[in-house]
Parts: sequence; structure tokens; C-alpha cells
Amino acid sequence: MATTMRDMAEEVGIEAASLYNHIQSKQGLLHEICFGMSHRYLNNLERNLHARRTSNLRSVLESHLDIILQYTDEAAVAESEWRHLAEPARNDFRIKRQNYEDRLLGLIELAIKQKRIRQMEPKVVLYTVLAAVQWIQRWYSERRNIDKGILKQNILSMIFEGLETKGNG
Amino acid sequence: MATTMRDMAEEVGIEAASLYNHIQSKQGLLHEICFGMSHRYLNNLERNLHARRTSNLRSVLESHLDIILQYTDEAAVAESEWRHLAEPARNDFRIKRQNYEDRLLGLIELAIKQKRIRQMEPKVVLYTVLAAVQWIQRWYSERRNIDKGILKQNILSMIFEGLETKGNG
DNA sequence: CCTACCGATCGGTAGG
DNA sequence: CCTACCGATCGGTAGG
Repeated sequence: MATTMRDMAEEVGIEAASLYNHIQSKQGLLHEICFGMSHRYLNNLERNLHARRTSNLRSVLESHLDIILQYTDEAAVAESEWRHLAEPARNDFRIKRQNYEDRLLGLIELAIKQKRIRQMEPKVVLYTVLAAVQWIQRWYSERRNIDKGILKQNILSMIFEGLETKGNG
Repeated sequence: MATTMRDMAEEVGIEAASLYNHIQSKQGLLHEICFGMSHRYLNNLERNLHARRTSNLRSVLESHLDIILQYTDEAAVAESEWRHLAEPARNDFRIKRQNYEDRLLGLIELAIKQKRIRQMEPKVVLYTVLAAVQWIQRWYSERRNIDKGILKQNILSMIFEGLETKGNG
């Protein structure tokens, strides 16, 4: 895993061995972070599906962005390190993640059928949309100088309305 | 680094020590992959800037996608592992990457000024656009069943025209 | 919270 | 291409 116990110890100014007074194990900490994040994403989806009858991809993605902006570091760790979870946790996590993606895919397919979004390969839409919201957790920690409101608004606008000006002629 | 010499040896069916008959060192291999990729991206940009006078963000991104689709595995390694380059290579790489991003940012800022793309925070546009083309190198190796042409077309269309249907009323 | 230390695993070398 | 092995570093424990 990218960050060693000695890295973490140095960051808080103690010896590596002393970290074990605060956490059970490195695996335990990773487990907490990963499942904490997948719980937040799935809860958000659940809440959205119950709040409105025509479930709205845009509002799910907006809440997804809120979660990432609130838990940026944890989101980054979960995304880059979940593969190092020990079995069976790793498989549990994969299933939860797959479930989230499958349900987003369902929303996309429905929106295409209802012609609310254009005719495209649903999986390409899914991964592009996820990438568009998830770059924050990889890069934003180094560039926190962009206002969160503008960030959210611009990303959602790019996803749904695209880059190009419309009434150009 | 994520992949050990013993992993790589197993993949090709020899002992770890025997790999050193084919490569100089693990660092040397990483160096080759990372700088090979940044060379391709920068060359592509150079070619595009000279080919047309109004430099076209769309054509640069299309060629960027072509490179990723042709060198998917190398692109994935460079993106996820360049931080493990030893200095001064790591800093050299960072400078090349920064240069590429800065020049893309320049294209975006120009297009906004010329009202060819909508008024948005240029850096948010840059990172969203890069994320939209780069998810392939993280995920496509597991999902190669999507046609490359459709993939390219859909991603570029999402970036520039967005998801939503336009003439809906 | 520390020092001292463990077995496992890493990238890499020697010698054939 | 192999066996045998190296020093360094990892996550973690013992004992205080």
C-alpha cells in the first residue's frame, strides 16, 4: 500500500509502533475508510430514489460530489487502495461498488429510453460521468483554491450541457 | 510500487532474478514507460498546433484518446506509478506533464475568450476533460468489449455536447 | 507513548 | 535462464 505505517507515524509525530495504541491494524483502518465511503454513496442513492418518483441522475451526481468534497481524503484512499483489502472484505467491497455502478447504469439507461439524455453507449456514459466527478479526489487535495460551489456547478454543467456554446449563430 | 519484480516474473514464467537479463532495473523500466507516454502526448500536441492555425481542443483530445487506446497498459502504469520515479527523473516528468496541462489550459482559455466554449473555470474544464479521457486507462483493460470507435465518439460528444438532448420541446 | 526486535517480502547481485 | 543469497524496509509484537 502506498502509505506505510512509518509515513503515517511521522505525519503525527510519533513512532510507528505507537500507532497501534490508536488503531487495531493497518487493514482495519483501510477497512473503515473503504466501507465508510461505499456506505455514504449507497445511502445517498437510496435517499434519492425514495425522494422523487422520476429518479434524477443529476441530483444523485450532485450528492456524490458533495460527499467527495466533504470526505476528499477518504475518497482518495478508498479509490486507490481498496484492492489491498484482505479477502473476504475485498470482495464485499467490490460487490457494493458494483451494486452502486449497476444502479447508476440503470438510471442512465432509463434516461436514454425516455430521451432525456442522448443515444449513447450506457457504460461509456457511466464511466465518463464517474471520472468527471472523481478526478477531485485524486487532484483536488493539491488544488483547493477553486471554490467548491463553482466546482460542483461547472462539473455538472459540463456533464449535462457540455462545453460548447449553444446559441452561437 | 504496485507490481513487484516477482509478479512480473511469474507473468512471463521465469524467476525474478532472470528478469535482469531483459531489463536494466525496475526504475529503468518505469522510466521508459513514463517518458515514452509523455513524449507521445507532447508530440501529438505539437503536431496539432502546427497543423491548423485555430488550434482545436477537440482534435488534440481525439489524438490523446487514440494514444490511450493504443498504449492502454503503458498509460495506466505511467499515470499510477510516475510518483515512484527516482529524482531527478520524477521532477523532469512532473515538468513535462505540467507543460502539457498548461498548454491544454491555454487552448481552453482561448476557446472561452472566443466564446467557442461556455464561460467556466478553465482549470475545472481542464481536469474534467482529462478525467473524461483518462478513465479508459484505469478501467478499459477490464472491459475491452466496448468498440473503440464508439468509445471515442461518445466521450468526445459528452465533453463537447453534453448528455442532454437538445431539441426536446 | 517508547526501544528493541520479529518474520516476511522487496529490488537486486554473484556465480554458474 | 537458474539457485542462493544480500541489505533494506515492511506491518506488527513484547515489554516496559
